[in-house]
Amino acid sequence: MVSSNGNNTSTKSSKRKIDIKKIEQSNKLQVSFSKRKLGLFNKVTELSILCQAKTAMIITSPNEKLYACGYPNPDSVINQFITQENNVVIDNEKKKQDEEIFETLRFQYEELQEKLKEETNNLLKERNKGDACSTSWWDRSIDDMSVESLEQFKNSLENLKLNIVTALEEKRVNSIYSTQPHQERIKLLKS
Amino acid sequence: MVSSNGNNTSTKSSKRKIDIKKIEQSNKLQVSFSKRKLGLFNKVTELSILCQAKTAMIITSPNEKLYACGYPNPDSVINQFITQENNVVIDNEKKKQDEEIFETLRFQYEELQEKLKEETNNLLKERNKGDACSTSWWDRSIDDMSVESLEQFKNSLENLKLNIVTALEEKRVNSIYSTQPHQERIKLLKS
DNA sequence: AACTATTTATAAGA
DNA sequence: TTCTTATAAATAGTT
Repeated sequence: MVSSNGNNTSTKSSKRKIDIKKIEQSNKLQVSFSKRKLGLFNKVTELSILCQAKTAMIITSPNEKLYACGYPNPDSVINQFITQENNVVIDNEKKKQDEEIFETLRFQYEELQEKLKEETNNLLKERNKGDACSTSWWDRSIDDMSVESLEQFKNSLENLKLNIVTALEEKRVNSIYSTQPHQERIKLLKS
Repeated sequence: MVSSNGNNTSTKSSKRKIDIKKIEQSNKLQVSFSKRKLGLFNKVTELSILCQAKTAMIITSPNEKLYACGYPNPDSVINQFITQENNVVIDNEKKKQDEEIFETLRFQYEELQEKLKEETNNLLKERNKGDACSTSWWDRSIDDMSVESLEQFKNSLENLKLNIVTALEEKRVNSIYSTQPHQERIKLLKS
């Protein structure tokens, strides 16, 4: 279902299999998002009809737009969820995904932090020497970034970190029946 | 993509294609439900990671159990949904919703409130008389609730009402409904 | 719970 | 964006 591409060892990857990790190209992401959102909405509707199950699904797009879908409508189940939240089973059949989520988030966080460090250094050098700028993956967005907005960015990063920690701690709480491989990783994150 | 089984014309139907309509056999239904629920949770998680999309999915089982799944957790997106419902694109069947949703939720709220009243009265009676307690749908959770925490609960309920009313009134005015994704399927299902 | 024949979803390309 | 197509993934029925 979700599996590694095998790119790590093979010289050429299979043509149409992707790794489940953040898609970086914006247009590709947009297309994937639309296709998969539609696929999901269809699947949810099928489940609802086949099993007479009330359902609700909410998705935020990359542009922060909210999409919702539900049977017979999103609100009824959501309302049920809100008023009976203590009876909800947070699904813990999917440990593999949990692991992947965690790894992805941590990787992204560390990657971002690394780049923040580099870019901050670059920016400071440039200021001191008045030199030509170096190039990097985010030059486009940094061109008119002040040190102040860098600071802002750093704060966002901190928030991201907080979110990760929070999410994982909640997961730890919700996965009552699973063993806790997250434990030591959370420590890692907190450091 | 989704097409009729073709049973109507061919002498033998394809072996593993099903019509999307209520499954009547209980055991079959249970199996399908579990498989598809897991499949959906996996797909939702994939979408979340690939597109950095926050998601929430809630499903009621045939046994009225609630299952939820979300990234980074179900609650964050649900909150967003409730507070920004006017921006939501409902990607589903459309017409009946507006007034009907509102009425449903309002009814549910009033029902809850009614039960709250009854239970408060019961509790007070019991305190005064030292009588045996009556039974109700929430006895389990009320057993060790003081009148004070009941009061708190009532306030929560008031907030819930406010949220529901506000959200739905906004929705009634502003909702956008997209047409047409699963046209073919939905026709089938409705028959 | 595992298998497998099929159907369905979808990534890439046009 | 929409369509086509090759391929991967999900799953209905079976063991």
